[in-house]
Amino acid sequence: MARTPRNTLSAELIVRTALELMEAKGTEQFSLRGVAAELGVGPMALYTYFRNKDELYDAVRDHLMGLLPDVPRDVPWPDQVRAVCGSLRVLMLQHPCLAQLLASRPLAGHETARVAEGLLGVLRSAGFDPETAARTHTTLFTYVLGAVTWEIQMAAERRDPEAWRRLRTTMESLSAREFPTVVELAPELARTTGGDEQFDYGLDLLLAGLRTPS
Amino acid sequence: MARTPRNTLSAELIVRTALELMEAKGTEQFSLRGVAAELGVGPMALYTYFRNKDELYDAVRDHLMGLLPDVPRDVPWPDQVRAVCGSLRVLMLQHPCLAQLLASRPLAGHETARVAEGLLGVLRSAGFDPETAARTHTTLFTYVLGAVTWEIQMAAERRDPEAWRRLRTTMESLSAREFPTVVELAPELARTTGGDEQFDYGLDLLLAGLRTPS
DNA sequence: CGCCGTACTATACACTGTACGTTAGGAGCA
DNA sequence: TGCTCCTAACGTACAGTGTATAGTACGGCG
Repeated sequence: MARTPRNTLSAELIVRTALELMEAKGTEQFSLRGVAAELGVGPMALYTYFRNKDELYDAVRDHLMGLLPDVPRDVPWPDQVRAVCGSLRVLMLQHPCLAQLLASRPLAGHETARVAEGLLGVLRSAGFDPETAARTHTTLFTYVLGAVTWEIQMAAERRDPEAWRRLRTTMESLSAREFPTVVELAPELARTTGGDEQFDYGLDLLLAGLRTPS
Repeated sequence: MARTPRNTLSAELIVRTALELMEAKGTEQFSLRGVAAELGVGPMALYTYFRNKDELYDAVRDHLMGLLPDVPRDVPWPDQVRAVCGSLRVLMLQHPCLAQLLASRPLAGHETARVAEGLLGVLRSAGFDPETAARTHTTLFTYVLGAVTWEIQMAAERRDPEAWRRLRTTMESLSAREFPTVVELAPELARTTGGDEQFDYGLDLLLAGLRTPS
């Protein structure tokens, strides 16, 4: 009979389903039981492929990192850096769960190493010494992580009418005497939060600080 | 009798207890029921002061932001920026839960506004126009958020022997043919992850990109 | 005194991750 | 063909979560 058919599951299928659910219902609402139900399977079936929830998270993160394109060749190295950081940002915006996965688990896995290899290769080829290349790699990565995390956060806030209204009213309740600059710059702060321009502004600051060695 | 004494609770007491538990047992293990138990009170008692868990998170975040010192005066503005970012970093390292609180909830609240006022004031006084000041503020904030989030993450990884061993072995299992640069720079990557130097390196890159207007 | 609002309790529900023990399908071999 | 073993998936169970709902007792007010 068709009950308990073997080999209907696989690590890849579980990862894809998990990713779907994370994007559909948000990382907070995501649960192993939800994945199992979606697959028409008992909750414990997943433990054949992953030792626990964190291991599934790792697999999802690495799967997402695998979607990043390779570094473009035949353009100046600053544009290569911009391409790497930009495509990571786009991927994080398309899959908001990636931001949380990157922030709460170490960088490990094959695809993650591939991405690091790309950026580190660019920096080494540009002439940076090993230590500077490593430092710059970490700086760029953490900048993207923070900037896009914040961007996602603010976008979510804007989407939720309740939260957005609350944010506006608390903003407006701030005393102009106590916080003159915040009140004065409120429009700019609201306008410049998120978006390509804000991201590029910070990235260009970093690149402007970098000088090609000798 | 002493049962059900009134007014033993207060929002402030709950926030302080919540903060203690978050630091003692980690943000993941933190629970409302744990706070209630610590206070010797039923779980629902907290709902008199906070509508839900997220509101308590907000209160804890604002409480922590209140610990930040004011911006030092009578030093050049780049040093003022360094001071603001540096003390935010120190606070996040002392209270790791702050990183997660900042990453997952909007900036709202009195103390949070105070901090924003400080940094924005520095930038405006330095002569930046409103839009540039706002963009720079966001850039600096998100850099600190990403950099310290990553620093905390890696420090936690190092502390957990199991995770650290796993990270090292997966690192070593990477093919030197497929990922030559990662393998070559592994020592530098391990050494430059976290620490004052790494943080200052990125912050100085940003400051170097900033030019005092006119 | 009597009343009421407020601070707290008790109970309950739906849900989580996962430890443990069981069962059944297919592969390999006699 | 029949037997055995391995393992994928199952079912049950447990300790824990946030919070909705309803109830209770205290303190201050008329």
